[in-house]
Amino acid sequence: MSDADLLFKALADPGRRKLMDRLHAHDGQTLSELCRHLDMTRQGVTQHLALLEAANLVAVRWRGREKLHFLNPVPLQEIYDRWIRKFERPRLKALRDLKRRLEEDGED
Amino acid sequence: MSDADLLFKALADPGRRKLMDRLHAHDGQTLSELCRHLDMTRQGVTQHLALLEAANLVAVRWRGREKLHFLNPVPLQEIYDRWIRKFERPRLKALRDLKRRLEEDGED
DNA sequence: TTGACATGCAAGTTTTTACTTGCCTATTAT
DNA sequence: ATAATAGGCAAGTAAAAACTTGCATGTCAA
Repeated sequence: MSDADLLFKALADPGRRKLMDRLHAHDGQTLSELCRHLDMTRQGVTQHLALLEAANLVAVRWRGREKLHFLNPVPLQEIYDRWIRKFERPRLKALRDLKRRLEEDGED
Repeated sequence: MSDADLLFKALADPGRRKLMDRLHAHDGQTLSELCRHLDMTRQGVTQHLALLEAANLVAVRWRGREKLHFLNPVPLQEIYDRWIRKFERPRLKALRDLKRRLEEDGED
């Protein structure tokens, strides 16, 4: 599975995006801490975190029996480069173009 | 379903991302044109396009019996604002921080 | 006006993904 | 030592996504 596949798959789930937000609010939380505010079982959270780790969006470090989770923003930048900047045309012009082409009566 | 859900869901599939690329290479293609180079049935492509439309990433215009498809890059910008810029810390610093925190022995 | 073309619609199947449950291990604190 | 805590692993279930098939409709061209 490609990096992009893992990345988009990881981001596809609202629960996982919520985890990203929680880590953004407070980086380095343990599994239990993350569970506390989320409405899923610990296993659910574990499995979601595993996908975020697979996408390299989250890195972990063990401290005794605790697993600390850290955000890694780098892969997001890769999405930007490959999937957002690429499609970004001068915005106002793009909108005008789109509107015009949608409204054409087929006379082209 | 929220906009973000629709958007990430639309982008989660490699086939749909490939469609985006094809439209980026040549905007305004018909369904049949898009099918020609993709290894799926027409129905498959139709269904993928429907999700891209639901996410507002693709807009359509009918010309007689043909359905023309146009990219709309605006929603991608929203992903950037909400999910990429937000997580973007000064890059080198972020990497240094992450590395340091992962390598700590727990003495903190 | 008839045949070929472009697409839609609907239902069924297969594959993936998300979630749950139960039990196991290691670490910490008393 | 032993309780409580933090987490792992595996197998099952449930829900959602992706893909297929068959038939129907509207449009164009000869």
